[in-house]
Amino acid sequence: MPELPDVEIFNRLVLGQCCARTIAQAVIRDHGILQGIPADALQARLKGEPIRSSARYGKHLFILLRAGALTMHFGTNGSLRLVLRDGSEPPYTRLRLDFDDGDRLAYVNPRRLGGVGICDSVEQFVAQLGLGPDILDAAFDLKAFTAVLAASKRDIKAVLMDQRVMAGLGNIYSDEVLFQARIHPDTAAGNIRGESAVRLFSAMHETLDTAIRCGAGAERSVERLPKDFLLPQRHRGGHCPRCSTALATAKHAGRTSYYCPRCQPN
DNA sequence: TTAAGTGTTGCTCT
DNA sequence: AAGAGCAACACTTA
Repeated sequence: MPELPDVEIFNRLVLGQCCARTIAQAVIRDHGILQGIPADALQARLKGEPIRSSARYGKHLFILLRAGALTMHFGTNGSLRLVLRDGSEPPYTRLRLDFDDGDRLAYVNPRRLGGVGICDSVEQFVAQLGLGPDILDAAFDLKAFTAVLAASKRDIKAVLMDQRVMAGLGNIYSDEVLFQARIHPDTAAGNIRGESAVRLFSAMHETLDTAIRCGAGAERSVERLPKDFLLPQRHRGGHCPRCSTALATAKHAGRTSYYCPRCQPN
């Protein structure tokens, strides 16, 4: 679930609630989520460290420290929760940052896909993983987008989800974007040109902006989404929010795609 | 009851 | 050498 909009909400939580707070101690509840750093080293690295800022790149979150950053990836159903002094720790908390004022930041990850680590800088981390441009980065403009499409013969669904091509979309939001742009997931990326490329580019931005504005990933955020969003109907037996046609499913890059066979003609 | 499905990434294999 | 396939995980549904 945590794709670009969800991670952006976590980013804003840290920016708004955690900046300038100091980590009294880091409690590692599950060593299995540590990526490339031993538990004692991470604890030592975070102890007494003030949180300077926060940043997001694609689906990755960076909690910026005095030097370097704590990196977080949320896998399929991870989240970030601020727990007040007297609050109780959420289930499946894998890492907890205890601030010196008693509040705590909980990295929750039931399925334990994804994890946390330390990096020197966002740029270094992005280069190391070979991530493509963040989709909301202004530098990734229509021209860059159409160039990427033209260079690929794969189906558009696989291209939108490929983090090395562009970073931020997963299975759910790539379905949403294609639905909004009325493009069939099977369409060869290289065949999307001109007006339909513009439509796809716009849908990508509008869908992500709208999801962020509705508080993606947060409690009951689905209820706040516009009526024409596919997401709430994106399940077996779901219907198109526009024309009520039964949604179709197919496999792309090994993942299940949901689409409207009527609104998204092949 | 067992088996498949879900979601993302990284590895292996072709 | 791009891209398919699977393993990793925990939990739910058929």
